[in-house]
Amino acid sequence: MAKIRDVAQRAGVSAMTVSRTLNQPDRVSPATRSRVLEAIKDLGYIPNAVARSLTQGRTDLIALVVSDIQNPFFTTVTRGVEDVAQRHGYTLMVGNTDEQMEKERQYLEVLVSRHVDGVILSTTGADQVRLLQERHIPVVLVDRVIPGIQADSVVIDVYDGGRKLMQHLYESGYRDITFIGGTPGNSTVEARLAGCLDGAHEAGRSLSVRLGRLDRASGEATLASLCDEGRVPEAIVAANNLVAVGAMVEMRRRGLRVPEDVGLACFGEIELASLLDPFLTVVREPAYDAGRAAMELLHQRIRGSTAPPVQRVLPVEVVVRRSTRRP
Amino acid sequence: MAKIRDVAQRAGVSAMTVSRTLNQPDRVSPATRSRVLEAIKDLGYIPNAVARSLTQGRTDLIALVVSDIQNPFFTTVTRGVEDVAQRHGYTLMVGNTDEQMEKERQYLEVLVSRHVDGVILSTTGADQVRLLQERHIPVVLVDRVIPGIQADSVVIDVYDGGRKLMQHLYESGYRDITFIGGTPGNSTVEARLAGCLDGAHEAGRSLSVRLGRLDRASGEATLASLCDEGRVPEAIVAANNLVAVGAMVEMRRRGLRVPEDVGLACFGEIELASLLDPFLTVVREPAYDAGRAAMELLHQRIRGSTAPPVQRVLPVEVVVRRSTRRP
DNA sequence: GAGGATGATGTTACCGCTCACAGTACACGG
DNA sequence: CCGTGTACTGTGAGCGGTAACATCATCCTC
Repeated sequence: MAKIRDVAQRAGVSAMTVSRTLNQPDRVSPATRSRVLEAIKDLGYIPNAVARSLTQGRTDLIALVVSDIQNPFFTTVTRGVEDVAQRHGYTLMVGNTDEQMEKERQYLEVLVSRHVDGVILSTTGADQVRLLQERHIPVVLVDRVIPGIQADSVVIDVYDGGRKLMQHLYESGYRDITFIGGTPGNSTVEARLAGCLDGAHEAGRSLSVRLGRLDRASGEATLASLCDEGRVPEAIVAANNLVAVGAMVEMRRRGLRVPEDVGLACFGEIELASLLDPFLTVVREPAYDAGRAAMELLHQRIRGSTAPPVQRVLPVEVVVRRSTRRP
Repeated sequence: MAKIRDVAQRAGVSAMTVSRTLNQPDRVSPATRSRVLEAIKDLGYIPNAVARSLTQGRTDLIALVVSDIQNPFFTTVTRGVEDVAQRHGYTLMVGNTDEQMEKERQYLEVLVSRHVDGVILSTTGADQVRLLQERHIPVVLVDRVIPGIQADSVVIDVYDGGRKLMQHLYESGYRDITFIGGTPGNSTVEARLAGCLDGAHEAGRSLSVRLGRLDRASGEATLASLCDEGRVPEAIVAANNLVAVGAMVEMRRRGLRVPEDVGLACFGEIELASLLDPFLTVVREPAYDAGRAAMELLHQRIRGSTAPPVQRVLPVEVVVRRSTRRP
């Protein structure tokens, strides 16, 4: 493995000149430069980024921390982040926390020790984020914000989405509606719910709410209990796509049809499913753009921006499909 | 940012003793050890992994390189890889290549310079892989293999899947079948096709083939041309899920119904879609297990295994659903 | 009680690169 | 001809750890 001194020796210069050739080419005479470049090529020299990081104090590494990259929303966010990261010369690391504080804490500690240049987070743990901020590691929050934490963030206007979705449901003739799933204390869940509640309020109606978690199992469980209690509503709004899928699975299991027996809508698109069969009415969230925006904000910070924290709010769109077509 | 010498000073010992306390605790007397640990806690010291990497020659960093992490197959692979990576103390980096050789080459060069401990690849470029191997960076191939490259690999028995899928189609009464999409030269595409061709052969039938790429657009385009030429078959086998989705989109656009007018099946599950509505017949590939297995193999290599390259073959399952229910 | 093993800790150098500073050579103005 | 730029290149130190070796009590053993 050729190192910089090998190149230097072969080119008959000092290591510093090789370094300059790579990092500040115009501070090296053309003749020397080409000699050095040739030596680099001959030896197949690739600079050691680890060593460079040690002196420069930066790693060009950024991390994305989400609950579960398999959640299509985060998959798409990831793609947005990676595209922009790559363009700016960063390498992206990813970690799943599965909503477990401890996993999150550990992971963030690893990121500190690795001296990542910045972190994009979608989590709930305020303490963990402080760990990063105390170490002056730029942080951008995406999708969720954390009370008491000052940081750039990219959120999605799910409140608006909730209102509009409710409007749509009322216009379609649904009256008895239940909101299911979602963790209390999660900012985006709260905004979704608030939007729905306000939508109901504006229509002079009440909304039934049954929180849970944000995974498929929660959707199944909630629907099972609704059925068991004989409280199946006319329409269901699921806190996210996984919950909706869970609800759907349980309904199918019990012979309930959508939309014939129950209307169903949720927050978050399910990309391929919606293409395969545009069935489910959703509040479409611009996940890719959120990822891009988050990475751009992070880049600004890493470059040293000291502007006050920015909150970027991305608009949503209610996509009406068959699942809320009242029979 | 506290460094090891700060801790040492505070604990009244040398830096080396602090290092030992962390890495080989039993070589330090209990009294000193607890003094050091306290100093660490007081200062909130977190070791600098960059510096450690420089001396130890390892980074505990591994990378996953795929064409597109948004492809549900790779998303799931990623999750499998990350779970195992985290368990073994590695941090995972991900990169998308979009099937572009140049992007792939660049990314792998970055990985070399970052001195990652290992790489899991699903790509086609032999030269790029050699770059890694020359540098003695362990490589595991997943899903695709590359002719002429000796490396551990995890593949999926899509040949078998192809045969079984064809059997199912024939049993269902389909006769005129077209295989669409997929890049020539891609090992897994070739195996899929080979399986289908052999399945056709065994049934004494012919299979029409129209290759393309592995993305949605390719599915749309291929279907469009089939329609325009008036060669819409009785059933379509798509090389992967994206192609199938593209085909579906185009068929819907043209008023063709599945399965009433055309049967449709593909390789690769579309997780949430299949739960939302179990519609599409697929050859289910164990993506999560593939990711796990790949990471385990990589871990072995990183630990120094010099066993000959292993090829792990994972079985598939044909999941029959409505899209191939002949009217 | 001398010689040697053992355990705890310290010293030094180095991983590969770059920063700050230090030459060196040549050009130009007065 | 000297002083002062300007352009290029080199030297030495250090980033924050750790390997290898050195040191120094302490404790046996005979």
